Amino acid sequence: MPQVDNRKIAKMFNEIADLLDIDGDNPFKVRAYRNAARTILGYPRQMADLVEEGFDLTSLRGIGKELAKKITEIVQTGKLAYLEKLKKTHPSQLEELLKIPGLGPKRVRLLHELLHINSLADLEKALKAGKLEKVPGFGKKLIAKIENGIQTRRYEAHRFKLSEALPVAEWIVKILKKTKGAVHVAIAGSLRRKKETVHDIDLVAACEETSDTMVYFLNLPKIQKIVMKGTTRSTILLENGMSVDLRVVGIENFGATLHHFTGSKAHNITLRKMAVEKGMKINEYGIWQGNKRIGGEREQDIYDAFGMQYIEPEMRENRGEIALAQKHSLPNLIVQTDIKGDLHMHTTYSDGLASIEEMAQQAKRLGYEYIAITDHTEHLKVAHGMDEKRIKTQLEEIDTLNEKLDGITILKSAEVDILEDGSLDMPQSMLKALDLAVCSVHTKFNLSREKQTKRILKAMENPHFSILAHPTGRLIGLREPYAIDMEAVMQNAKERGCILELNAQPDRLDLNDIHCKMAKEMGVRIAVSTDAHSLKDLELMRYGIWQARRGWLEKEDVVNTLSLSALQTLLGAIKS
DNA sequence: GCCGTTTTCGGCCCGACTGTTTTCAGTCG
Repeated sequence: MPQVDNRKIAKMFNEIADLLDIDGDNPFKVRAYRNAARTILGYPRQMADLVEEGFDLTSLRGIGKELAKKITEIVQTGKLAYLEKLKKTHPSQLEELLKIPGLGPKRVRLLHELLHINSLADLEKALKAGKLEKVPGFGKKLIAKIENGIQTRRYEAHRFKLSEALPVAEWIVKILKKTKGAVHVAIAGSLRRKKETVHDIDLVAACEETSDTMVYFLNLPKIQKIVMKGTTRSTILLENGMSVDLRVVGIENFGATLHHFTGSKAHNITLRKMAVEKGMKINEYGIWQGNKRIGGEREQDIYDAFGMQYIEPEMRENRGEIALAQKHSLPNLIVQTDIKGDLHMHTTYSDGLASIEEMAQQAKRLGYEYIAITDHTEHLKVAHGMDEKRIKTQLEEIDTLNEKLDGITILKSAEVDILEDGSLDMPQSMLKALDLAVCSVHTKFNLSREKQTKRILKAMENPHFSILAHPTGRLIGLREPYAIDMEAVMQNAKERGCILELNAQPDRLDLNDIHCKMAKEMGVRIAVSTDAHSLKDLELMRYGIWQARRGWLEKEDVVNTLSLSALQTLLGAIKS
């Protein structure tokens, strides 16, 4: 039986929340479903496995007796009677309307009751017929907003990759920093938390009263349209489709505002609840004890008020970081300068753009001690995979370069294809000549979960297997991860001593944050690698580091923070 | 529907902006 994955359960809960919301049901009940969906999405293990083990689901945050029962039902039957019932009494596409800007549950319900609008198509018809004008509360501007939202397909929630949004945000920050009266300008939101994709750009500026920061913001080049305009808060839509929010506050409020708009929402809500329990209040302007303001100029003030450690933005996802901060036992997150080498890169021997020597020189400039050259093996024809003869030539070239170059060591490796039957695309004799083998799946993504898992476990049996590269094969926004039992893979990796890769390519970031955290908890080591195909690509390491931090990884969890000799000892131990 | 070191009942984060209104509900983040 195909396993129900966490995303499906979360989706069903969100669907229930939408329908109850439109019904005007208890808003806190609605929230309970949404909270549970978030908890499930952020949980490292599969609900299906937990149910099978008889794990007590009510121990999870936001999951009580009722929702535990529903999760169990979904896992065991693939369906949920309660949702089926809701769907029967509600038109199927009603919740789609919630995505249109300007339409929330109340207005969708009104449209449904008064005009019998049940779908996007119905709504468009009613718009054309001029029926919306008769609905109370629907004025000219609101109708225009809805029309525009439909036309520009704003209801399709587009997300941008971190690597797309960050340069744009940095460009705007640079401009706004030069405006009169701007003291601080900072990136906030999910972009500051370095989420792999973001849906908009959030900026916070601390300004003197006479500043013209907001004016400059509203007159930036490449604006498609001003969505919202206020003295403290405005939203613009750029020509490239990115939505940018700016909040302007006084200097004394900067920390509180930055914290508020950095989120995550779940993290903030938890802190605010704690505040209420202590007779305090947190909002975007500061932190209060009764009526007395006790801080807010610095972000740290908020954590200080609870006697907590400062929590890095990447960790603010309400995944247990608050409890750790209270106990002063947060992980000491990895930083980029901890990295001593890069263990996955390509050269002109396969599909890379630079020579081995050029890559080595560039790595040296980046301050690395070592790199591993990992060109593709023969089976991957599209990437000019190397045959045995060319591998031998490459190994000789590496020997020569290692004699010639100072300050950087080149490790012999390859990105070895894991074939469908779990064998490695390289003879044992050749594998033996390598310092490490970076192994990965490039074909047959559609195998069943059982077969795909078995394939990888089989590959790991090979004593020369060192690192599993891009372990789920996903391409963000383009290709779903292949089906795999990650727990089984990690358990096996731990027993064998194998390493899992966190591929730093911004469209891969594979492992994801949740899997990184899971690896850490299971005691599996990670290699953060760029998979560089050019000199420039070697600088992608920062994306990998951010993702690692989102997965709570410390220096000790990541193998390419080791010195060359320590790494070599470790690699040797994997083989034996 | 969840949650509890005052509570198993009665709470549940907080504020800005918009549009359509004569003081506020709805949406949004």
